[in-house]
Amino acid sequence: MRYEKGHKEATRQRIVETAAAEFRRNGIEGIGVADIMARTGLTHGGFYSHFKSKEDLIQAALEEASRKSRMRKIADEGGSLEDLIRWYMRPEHRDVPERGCAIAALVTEIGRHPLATRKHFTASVERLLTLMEERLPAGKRNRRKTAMGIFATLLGALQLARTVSDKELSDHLIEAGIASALNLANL
Amino acid sequence: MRYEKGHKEATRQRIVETAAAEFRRNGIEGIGVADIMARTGLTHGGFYSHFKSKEDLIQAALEEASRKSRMRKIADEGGSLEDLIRWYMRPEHRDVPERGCAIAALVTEIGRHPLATRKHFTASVERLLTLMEERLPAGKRNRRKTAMGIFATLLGALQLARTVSDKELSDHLIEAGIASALNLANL
DNA sequence: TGTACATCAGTGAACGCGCGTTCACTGATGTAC
DNA sequence: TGTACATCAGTGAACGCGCGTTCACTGATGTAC
Repeated sequence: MRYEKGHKEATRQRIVETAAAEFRRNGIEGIGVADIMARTGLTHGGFYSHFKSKEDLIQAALEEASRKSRMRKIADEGGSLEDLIRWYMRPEHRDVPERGCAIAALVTEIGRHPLATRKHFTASVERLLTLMEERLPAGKRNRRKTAMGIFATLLGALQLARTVSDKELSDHLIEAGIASALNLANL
Repeated sequence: MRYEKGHKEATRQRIVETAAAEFRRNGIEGIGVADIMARTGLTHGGFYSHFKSKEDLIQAALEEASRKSRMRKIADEGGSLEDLIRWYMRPEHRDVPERGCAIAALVTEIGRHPLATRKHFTASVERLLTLMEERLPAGKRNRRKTAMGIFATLLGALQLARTVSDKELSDHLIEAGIASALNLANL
């Protein structure tokens, strides 16, 4: 064969990585299959030998983003809940969505996608909630619901901070997100 | 003239109302100008005698949704902060976005729109924050930031509850949203 | 009072464009003999 | 060793479709005389 073994798998992986970034930056409707292929250094015709449809790619990109998520990495390296909160609420996370939380970038849009896609999304929400729940202070009760409240706060604050046109308000939303999340966690 | 005075203004208003509902239900990209006109009982050709562009309609719809917002109505009728929180976190609000909070339905999408549109959005965020801030318990400090934290929590919880594929998780997110928001407000 | 014309909200065909998807093809390399 | 053929990742033209926008037109009514 003219390509070394595993070549196709590697190409597929590169497409998924491009897609995971572009979807977060532009929204799913905001970036086309042909553009994703071009940014991967390919032409669009080959797309369908890797994926059944754009929807199929969305699901793969959702898993990719969850698997490579910065939150998971911080947690794996022994980070505390406060580390997770502070990473989530960094101005850089607001300003560079393409490497950030896919849940925040895509919630609304995924809500209008087929059940299969929403299931992938849900799995990644559950994993993130578990990460936070495990890092709650020892005495805390209602642990899962507390984790939900904290994550909702982070997500809402990040989204508002991203969209608001006033820089000062945006910074205040980030500060408010940190303070509220820490407050809910009793930190 | 063949139409009574104010007829055109009334038609424009009907288009804006249709748009405000359809944008919240389907997303801005999810509904076209022709569809909005059809649902208003008109044909698409007349659209541009009412609006400069779809973007122009988006801005009008954003103002319409803010002006007629249920939150504002509850507040005007003497509702407490807890009333606002409990209305926002009702399962009906999760299930019927077209009459609900436009901020929650459109944050992400508006983030990719022109500055002028983001300014309309921001104004409506500020108005809502003021509503909540004014209703915080008397002794509360950092009132604006507390309002931001509460609203972020409500918004994040609503969005997650809408998108998640698991009914039970969705209900728990709503409960967590209420508990966390009340907690942040010291209620 | 009756006729000709002006007005203008709304109509519907047409435009250029970008999208997701399909498909016949290419061309570098491996395999068979 | 050399030639003919098979493989298959990637190419690029083409498809049908829906979108935002434009524009010449319609037709009911008001106004001028």
